[in-house]
Amino acid sequence: MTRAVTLTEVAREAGVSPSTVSRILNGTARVGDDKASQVRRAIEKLGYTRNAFARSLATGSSGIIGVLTPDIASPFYNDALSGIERGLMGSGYSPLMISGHWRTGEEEHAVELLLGRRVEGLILLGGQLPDAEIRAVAAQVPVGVLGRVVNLDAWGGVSIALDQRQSARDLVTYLVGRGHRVIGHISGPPDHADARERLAGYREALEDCGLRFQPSLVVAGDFQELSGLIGMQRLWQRCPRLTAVFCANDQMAYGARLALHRLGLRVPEDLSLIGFDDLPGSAYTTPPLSSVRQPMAEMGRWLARAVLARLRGEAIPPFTPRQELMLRESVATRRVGPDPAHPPRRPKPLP
Amino acid sequence: MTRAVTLTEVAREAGVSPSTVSRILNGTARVGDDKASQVRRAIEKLGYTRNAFARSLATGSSGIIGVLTPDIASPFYNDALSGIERGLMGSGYSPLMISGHWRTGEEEHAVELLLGRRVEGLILLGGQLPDAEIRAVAAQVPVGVLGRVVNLDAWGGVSIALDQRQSARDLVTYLVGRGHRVIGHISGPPDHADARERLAGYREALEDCGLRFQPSLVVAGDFQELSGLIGMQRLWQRCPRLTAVFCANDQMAYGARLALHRLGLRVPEDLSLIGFDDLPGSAYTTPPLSSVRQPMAEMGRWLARAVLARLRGEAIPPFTPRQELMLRESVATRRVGPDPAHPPRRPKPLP
DNA sequence: CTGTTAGCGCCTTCAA
DNA sequence: TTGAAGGCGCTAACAG
Repeated sequence: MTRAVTLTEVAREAGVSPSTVSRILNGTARVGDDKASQVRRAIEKLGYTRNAFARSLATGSSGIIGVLTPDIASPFYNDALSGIERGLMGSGYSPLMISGHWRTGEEEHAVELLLGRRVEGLILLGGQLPDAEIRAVAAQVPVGVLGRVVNLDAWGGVSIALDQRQSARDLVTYLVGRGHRVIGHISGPPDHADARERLAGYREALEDCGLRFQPSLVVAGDFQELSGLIGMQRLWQRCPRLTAVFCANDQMAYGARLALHRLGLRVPEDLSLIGFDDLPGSAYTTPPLSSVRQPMAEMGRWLARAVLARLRGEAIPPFTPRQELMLRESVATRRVGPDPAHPPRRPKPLP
Repeated sequence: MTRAVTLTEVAREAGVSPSTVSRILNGTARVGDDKASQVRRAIEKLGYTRNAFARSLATGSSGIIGVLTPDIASPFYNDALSGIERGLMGSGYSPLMISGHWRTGEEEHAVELLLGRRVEGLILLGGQLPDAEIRAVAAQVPVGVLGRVVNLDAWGGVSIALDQRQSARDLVTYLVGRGHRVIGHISGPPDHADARERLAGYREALEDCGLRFQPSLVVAGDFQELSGLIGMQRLWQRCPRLTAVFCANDQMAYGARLALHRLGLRVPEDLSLIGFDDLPGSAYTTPPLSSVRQPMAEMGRWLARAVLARLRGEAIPPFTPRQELMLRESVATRRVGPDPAHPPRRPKPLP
């Protein structure tokens, strides 16, 4: 409401020059104890807080790392956000987060805004921005990308992503190893890169194991719970011989699980279910859901550190994110008799 | 990497004065079409973005609303964050979010930082800051508080909170109405105001209905899933006559639900379960969880609007948040025979 | 150790 | 319609 107190006012109150106050605030130089305490008293009395803008303008550095997230309320990306927060903690930099709401236009706008605020680094979580635009930004500030492979080497950027396809293969191979032969898939939206990778992994795993890929066993969802529920209903209707379903993410697996509950089918006795992402809640569904964990928090934390390292010209710390199969209780073992027509090929052992 | 382009450089490139460029950027005055297009071309060519700091410094306004959240990754507060985001959208203000991690010290530090960034308004989600400190801040910028009652009238602040106690009463009264007589409670941490309110509501509802409050039927959790699981085990061990349990939040209800699954008890046939908060996932648990919905997103949105209104000296829009009992499938009706010793008093009808 | 001086990039009078 | 000049609050040489 009232105009904020300025450094100059503090200086006047303390009877010293502005530079002295500045020096005390920044510890830039030794200052006499008497003046120092006078200044401190003045600051206290006036309730002074440094104006970060003026400071940034003068020093030429904002102390801000921009973070573009698709959705501030997405359970999936949130872990990455806390990781970033932790990675930045104590560095003197603070994150400025904006959501792009999965829309390219909004994302571009957000990047513009971030650049206008002179962020010194930029972290992108997933997102729809074309690689070319990301590279253009990387030419201006250090960029870190999570969940997407973008070649930024020539621009000094980093990108970190897990092999979605491989994880999907591992998951499906695991199902086959447990004796499942008719495995459905509820996929994500076909225009989503991760969704396509996970579908491809599903398909490859089946073929590796000598099973036929059947398009009718795949229904597309949108990564939300409801679509999992509907997808499961459709799948069951189409093919009651189904013994397992691989959902492209945990949220859809939750929906599928409810559909089964409604159908009076037990998990895993009647049908095995498996998800992807390992959301925090997945350890507490009934039964606890098997899934593959993407270490989002660790990745976010590392990415923040990597961007900081770039900023300070240090070497980027090494890091190999590991996906982890979280095998819980949503998958049952099926005894599978020998089938002369399709002798089950031995699935590859899990790594 | 390279120093950013400045307005002056654009002016030189376009062969006009800086003020002209500024005017075009802001639409502050009519400018000749020829110059305008020249400037536009120069901006394009140089890849110019306005320096928000310099701008803020000159205009004296930052265009930022600070948001202090206990946890950037909390499913509960996240909805409020998206609401705030939506409320601010198109206003020219953007949110700057910081987490306090439930620690008073961090919260104070965050507020300091926010004030240093000259936020023009401040939104507090819950939090531990003492009322006095909030009022001190409110003296400087418009403040909005969500999920906590703080008297800010004299300072021009707003606070919005739901009556946790009443909702808890409604919930428990509902259980009694469905025939439950032995109702347990897994409470939140005793030092958390909401947790205390919900516990008080539980107690009052029991007493209103002529049931005795039994401390042994209450176990304290910490609002996390695991504590719900452990709490449920303990409760069942202590008192197998239990027919319903009221969990102080949904996350603990998830844990409790898993504990019951492990114990081989069915929900709701063997034991009814009810939560609080209505997280997005609660509609998809098995069975779907009855809970009370706090319209966090709407509240966040309104709060953002209210702070904006204050900022512009407009009237604050009216809003009455309504909690809503989300009655789903986790509660069963018990037939209850007449009990001569304790004739069941008729519970108050729900509003 | 401390004060003086000159910007940082932009906006906003005031003249022209 | 346009340009010149001054200042927003702070920092960083440069002299003492």
